[in-house]
Amino acid sequence: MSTLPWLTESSTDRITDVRDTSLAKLVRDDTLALILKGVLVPGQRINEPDVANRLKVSRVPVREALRELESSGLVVSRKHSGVFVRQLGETEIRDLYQLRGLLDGFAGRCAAQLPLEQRKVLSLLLTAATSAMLQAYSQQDVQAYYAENLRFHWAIVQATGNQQLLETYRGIVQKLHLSRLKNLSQSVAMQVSISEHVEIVDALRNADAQQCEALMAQHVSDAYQRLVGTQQCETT
Amino acid sequence: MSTLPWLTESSTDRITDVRDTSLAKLVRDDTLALILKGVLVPGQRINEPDVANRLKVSRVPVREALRELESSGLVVSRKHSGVFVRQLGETEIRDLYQLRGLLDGFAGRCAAQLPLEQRKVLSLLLTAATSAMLQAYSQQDVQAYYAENLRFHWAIVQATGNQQLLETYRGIVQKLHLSRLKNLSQSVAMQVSISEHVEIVDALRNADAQQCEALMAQHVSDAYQRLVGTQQCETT
DNA sequence: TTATCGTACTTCGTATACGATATACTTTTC
DNA sequence: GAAAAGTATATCGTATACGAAGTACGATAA
Repeated sequence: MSTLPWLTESSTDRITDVRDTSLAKLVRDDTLALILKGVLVPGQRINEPDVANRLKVSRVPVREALRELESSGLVVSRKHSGVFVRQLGETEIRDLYQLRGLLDGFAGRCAAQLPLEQRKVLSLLLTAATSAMLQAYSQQDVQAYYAENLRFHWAIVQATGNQQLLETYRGIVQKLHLSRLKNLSQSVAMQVSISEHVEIVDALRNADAQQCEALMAQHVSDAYQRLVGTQQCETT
Repeated sequence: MSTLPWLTESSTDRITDVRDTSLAKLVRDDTLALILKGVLVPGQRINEPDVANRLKVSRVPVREALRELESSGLVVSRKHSGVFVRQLGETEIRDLYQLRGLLDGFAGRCAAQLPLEQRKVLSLLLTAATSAMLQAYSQQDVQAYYAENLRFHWAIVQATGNQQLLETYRGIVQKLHLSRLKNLSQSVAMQVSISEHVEIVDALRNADAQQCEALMAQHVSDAYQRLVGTQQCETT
């Protein structure tokens, strides 16, 4: 049940290099998956020899993998103390949401400016994701809801064709994911979010770039407002 | 003469941890500096034992450093072949410029919305940078020109107070720097760029957020247009 | 000239060892 | 009994050595 395949960079790794990929990258992907799945929670220590033993590799690839994750901002490492899954402060979350809103808005604008054919394909994808969200909502399946929501946004960003944007977006969503595991579901908010999605798809269909950008940005901003509204005192 | 101190993450490293920093980070910063200074040119192979010998460290920290740089997108590593300084394709450059324009625009908007006091301080910084650019232009000092130009943009992004934005911006500028070393100076363009800077500062002084955002975005877009205009056939 | 082969070099991964340091635990002292 | 000091252990950081695997390049043969 590996949900959220978009977040793991290995989705780009084709079937090509199975034996061509380094152990460090395998360790990185494995650990990344553990973090994103919530097996390793923020603040938790990741100990080097454990990972090495579990994956039957030596310490060197593990260290390389952890350095890479550190560079991605998903773990922090204190010297002689170990690496820990990063826990975001409230200002970091605010900054990340702000950035995400900017990128989502930009992606929405670009998507709305695409030729009709691509917009059609995209809107099909988006409506599918939206209805899947609705279904997940009715079943109170938060995991599925979140996954489909991510698919929605991911599809839009991907549609821009800007690979650098996609990479940046991935990094941001990954980091935000760290804090999302704690504050689960606000079922009330789901309906709002879904209706906003519908509006976005409408703007996309109408090729209204300005509107689409504004809606996307507002959508993310709303999500952030809901987030900070529900958990005023979470500063551990 | 370590120009461009903003690009090296160690600028944030205070005097705090002098002995607390790992060798891997030292190697990373050193290699990063070599790349940014152009000592290591795109496409060039980085020899692992060479670096280790030069810095008098073992291979392990070197490998960790290189993996980190790879994660940052500044080098690529082919298994059993080595790591190479990344060379950007034209689409990557286009994408990066597009992203940079977005971020610069956003930063401009945010900066224009700052309280008067901060805007005053910022505009002082910016005018100083601009006049330094003008001086560098008159002396045909491309290095200084570029450094001051970077300082200009960096100051605006920094003024937003969004650390995540700053990190993202750094990554983009670092990558763009890879391609900038080749296509040096178009002295004609400098004047245009400087006058655009003046306009931006004006908009900032007037707290015209919309205008400031538009000017910043256009400024970056112009720079890209100038870039692709001068080197139509650069696909090696 | 072209294709194939073989050698040398480099990287990758592993194993091992040792010093440094932070954390935890124990002991001492007030 | 509580706080401070000292010790112990675990883990990290680094160095070194060795074998495996792959690449690059030149030599050889057709």
